[in-house]
Amino acid sequence: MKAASWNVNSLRVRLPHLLKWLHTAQPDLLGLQETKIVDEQFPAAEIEAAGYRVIHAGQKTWNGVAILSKMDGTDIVTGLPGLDDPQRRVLGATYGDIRFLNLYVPNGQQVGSEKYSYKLDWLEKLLAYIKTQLEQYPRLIVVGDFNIAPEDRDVHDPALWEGGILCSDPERAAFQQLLASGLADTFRLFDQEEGVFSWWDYRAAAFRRNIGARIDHILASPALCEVCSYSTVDKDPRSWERPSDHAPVISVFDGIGFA
DNA sequence: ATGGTGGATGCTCCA
Repeated sequence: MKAASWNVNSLRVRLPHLLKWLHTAQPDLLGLQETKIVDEQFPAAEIEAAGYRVIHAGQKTWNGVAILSKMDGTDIVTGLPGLDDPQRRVLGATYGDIRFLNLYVPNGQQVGSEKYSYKLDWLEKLLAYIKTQLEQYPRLIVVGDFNIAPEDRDVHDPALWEGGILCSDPERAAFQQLLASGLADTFRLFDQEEGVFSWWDYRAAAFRRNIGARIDHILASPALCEVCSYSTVDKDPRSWERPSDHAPVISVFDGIGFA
C-alpha cells in the first residue's frame, strides 16, 4: 500500500500535474492540500476517470484538502474537535482497517504573529485529536503539509532559519509531541541522503539551488511502522513546467490489502 | 539588493 501527500497549491492549476503523477506513481491513498477550490467546482470527474475515489473539503480562495483513494472511505471527518474553524484544513476517513488523516497545518506566517498563535493552538487541538484517534485506530496514518521542519537537517541553512517560522522551538516541540503520542515520521525510519526537502520557495531559484525545507510528512502508528518498507520525496514534479512549490512525499506499507 | 515568484482576487493578501 502506497500512501502519499502533496500540497498542490491550486488544484485548478495543477490538475494536469496531478493526473500525470497519478498515472506513474499510482498511490493507493493520497492527501492533497491547498486545493483552493469550492466543492462544487472540484474536478471529480477527471480524477475518477483516472481510477480514484475522491472526497474533498474545500473553500473559496484558500486552504482545501482532498483524499484520493483506490477504495471507498467511511467515517469521514472534517475539522478538529474543539475548533470551530471555517478554514478547511482537515479531512479524515477510514479505508479498510486504515484510518487516514490529511492535514494542512497553518503556516503561521511569522513567529509572534496572530497567525502563529493560531498555528500553535491548532497544533494543540490536533495533538488531543491524534491521541483519541490512536486509541480508536491501531492502523493510523497522518499525512500532510505540517509547515514544520522537525530538525535542523530538514532545512537548507539551519543557522539562517533558526527560531524562524517552520523551525521555531514551539513548533518543533508540537511536532515532537505528535511523535511522543506514538506516531513516527516514516521518512526517518530509513537512512536518507542529506538535503532532502519537500518544499522550495518559488523565489530566488530556490529549487535549482536546493534551498528548501522538509515540511510535508507521513506519520504512522507503530503497527504500520512495522510494515513500512520505504519512504521518499518525489522531487520530479517540482521540476515540471508551472509546478507547485511542494513535491509529493511517499511511504510504502507492506502486506496491507487494498482496493 | 529587506528583494525575489506564484496563486486567487479584484486595485492586495497569503505563502
